[in-house]
Amino acid sequence: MTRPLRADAARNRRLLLAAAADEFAERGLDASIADIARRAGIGKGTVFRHFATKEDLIAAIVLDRVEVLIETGDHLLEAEDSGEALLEFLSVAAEQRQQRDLSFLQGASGGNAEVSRVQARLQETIDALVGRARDQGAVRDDVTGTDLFLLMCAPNYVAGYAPGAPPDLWRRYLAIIFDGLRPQGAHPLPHPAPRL
Amino acid sequence: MTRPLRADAARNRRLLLAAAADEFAERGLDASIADIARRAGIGKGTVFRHFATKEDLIAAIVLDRVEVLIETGDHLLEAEDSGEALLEFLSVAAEQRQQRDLSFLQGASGGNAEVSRVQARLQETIDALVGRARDQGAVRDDVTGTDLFLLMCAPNYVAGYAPGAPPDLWRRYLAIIFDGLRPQGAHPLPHPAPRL
Amino acid sequence: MTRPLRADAARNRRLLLAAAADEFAERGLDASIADIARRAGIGKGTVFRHFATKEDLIAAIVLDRVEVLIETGDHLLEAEDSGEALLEFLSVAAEQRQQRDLSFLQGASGGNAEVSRVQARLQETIDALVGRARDQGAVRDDVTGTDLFLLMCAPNYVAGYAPGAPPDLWRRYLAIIFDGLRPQGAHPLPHPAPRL
Amino acid sequence: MTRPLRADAARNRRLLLAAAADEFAERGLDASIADIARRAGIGKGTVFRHFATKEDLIAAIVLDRVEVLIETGDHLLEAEDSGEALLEFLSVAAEQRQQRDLSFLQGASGGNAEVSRVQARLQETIDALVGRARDQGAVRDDVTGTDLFLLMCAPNYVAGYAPGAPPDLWRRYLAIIFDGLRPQGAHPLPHPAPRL
DNA sequence: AATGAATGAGTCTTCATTCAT
DNA sequence: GATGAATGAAGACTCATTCAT
Repeated sequence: MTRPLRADAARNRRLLLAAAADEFAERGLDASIADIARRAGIGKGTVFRHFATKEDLIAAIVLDRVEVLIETGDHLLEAEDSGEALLEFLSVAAEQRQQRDLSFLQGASGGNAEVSRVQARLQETIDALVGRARDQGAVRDDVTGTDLFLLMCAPNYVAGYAPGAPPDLWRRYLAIIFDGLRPQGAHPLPHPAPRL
Repeated sequence: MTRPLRADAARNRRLLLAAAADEFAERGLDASIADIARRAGIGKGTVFRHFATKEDLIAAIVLDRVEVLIETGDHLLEAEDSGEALLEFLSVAAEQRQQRDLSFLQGASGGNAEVSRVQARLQETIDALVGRARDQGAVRDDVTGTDLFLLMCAPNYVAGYAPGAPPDLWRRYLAIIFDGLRPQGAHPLPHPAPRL
Repeated sequence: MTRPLRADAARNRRLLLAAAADEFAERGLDASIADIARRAGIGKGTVFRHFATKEDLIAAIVLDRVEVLIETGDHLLEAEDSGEALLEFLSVAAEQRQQRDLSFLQGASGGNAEVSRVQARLQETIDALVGRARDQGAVRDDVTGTDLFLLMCAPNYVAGYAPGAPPDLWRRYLAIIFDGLRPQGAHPLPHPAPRL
Repeated sequence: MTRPLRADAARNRRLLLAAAADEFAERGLDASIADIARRAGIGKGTVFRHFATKEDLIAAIVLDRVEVLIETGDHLLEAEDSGEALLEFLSVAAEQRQQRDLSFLQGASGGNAEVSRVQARLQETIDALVGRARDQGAVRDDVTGTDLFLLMCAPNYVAGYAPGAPPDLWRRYLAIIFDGLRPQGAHPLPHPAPRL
């Protein structure tokens, strides 16, 4: 169904996705296709040749990112220290969004079937990571994979409100949140974990 | 500078702000002025009589909210248990945004001088709250008022990604984050706290 | 539901409909809203304030025309000579389209419920006109209202292909077609009349 | 001027013209080159190798059709019954357009010199057919070849407005119009016949 | 010679903002 | 003071046409 792209088309596709990610990061979802095209150094029409719709473009970005995370997570399932593994996973997730928070894109591609499927797949991976960590006592008992799925983007979000801050300020907030996930000194949680 | 409004104008202003908050909560920043006006039951032109600009309207909402928070925080400075006080403050902040995350509005009114001034004032209040809690050993040593300013919106943000969840799911994530702020089992933080 | 328009808005609406009719007549359905607006001397946005959609604009034009025809037809039902009445009706119909054929608009607004309703109403009027004429022997036996509904636009269509011709050249072709509708020298028709 | 095409090129040209005719018939003049190419099973670029311009493609289709008509007409000049011959000619013309009205294409290729030339040639043929029929008293005195040139497409046009109708409904309207062309019961015509 | 990727002008439509009533 | 009509800039998207492969 998806035949290999011509060399130049593949290059354009890459340029386009990169430019779009940058532009969305800087301007949010309202970034215009025209600006993205200009940034990628290609024509407006070319954007639509690659992605029939702005939503499709967004979905493609999200897909890219989610797939990388799945792979990362699956690798980390084999690490010795399950607590470290989970922390590492969250770090990779945050690093991905380092430029600026792109998590809102996730919401934007809600309708997209493929995105939903891959997100479910990511959820499974996270469930496994959290399960192991919980079993080994690396994270508190009452925390679930869904919780982590939701918390995943928080460090970038928090750091994003500090304008001139170093780009990896998120590490500070990931550390705080992760301390909140440890069993030591955990207070009971209101509300059960949600289901998605 | 601000002369008293005529009674009906004051009423309209209140209706307008409420409608705008609702509409922004439901639709995000792209909520249209026309829809807000309709929701408030007033004419589009009247919106602009009250706020010269969409940005000004947003700023007014933010201002309202920030002012409430300042007042809340100032009150809580006199509470006995400084840890409880800080937690309560964060709860009030989250409750305010309960309907849906409105924190993005904060970003949108970045340029507004008045907002900046009031935010600085809020920062001071939070600094004081955190200072007391730190002094009493209720929160870890290495956490600052700025950190809390930034973390303040995280619980809503996190909960916001769970679609059908109960409206106060944020409580769960506030509890986790707050546990991460406690001295027990705290691991040292990378990066110093940022300055705004 | 439809409250009276403000004086200037009503004027603009009239200008707009006239300009749109002209522009569609000259350029066909592809006439651009921008050109129509320019021709009407109003802003592009104003077009959309009056008609939410290009299709709605087209429907409004068709509606206008069809309603006039219904009224004309209903009047003519009371004329003495039913043959003359039918001919007169067709003349008015053609005159309406004199500038250039606008009948294609009819097709374009197919989906519009109101247009459909009014067209059905027009059909009834034509049925009545034809029925009387047939009863009085002014038109041949085997011709129906539906036939006339369909034939109605033909004179303009035919004349439209003669570039520099006088604007009411349609009269010539209406005369020919009308002679074909008379009982004298009528040959039997293949195919029964269609139903719409 | 027109050198012989390579075998495959000739085949492509034929496929292309057929696909274009179908597509125009179904979608009207706005049929896109991309769709036509897809339908023909060839690349978009190939369309432009054959016809430099969309207009040229349209002109080619019109040319094809007009040439067939000329040939048909010339044959029919030798038929015994000149009235039957004329009716037959009109029937062939209508049959050609049976799928859906393609007469609009005629208008679209107005500027094309070759089309104009061939249309003039067709006009002559029709003049001759009508001349004979008039001389033999098969059609009324006051009708000219130009009239018939113009009336030629009317039957399809009329039938085209009846959605679910049988494809050769045009026969009914051709019969009516042709009855209008007969000498019996003819009323004098307003306007002289136009000249093209 | 064929292909389909790239292009940008042009289309409809939305919306903050201004202004006449 | 309130209203909503008017405006035009800006956005997503389409498509004939050009050009590298």
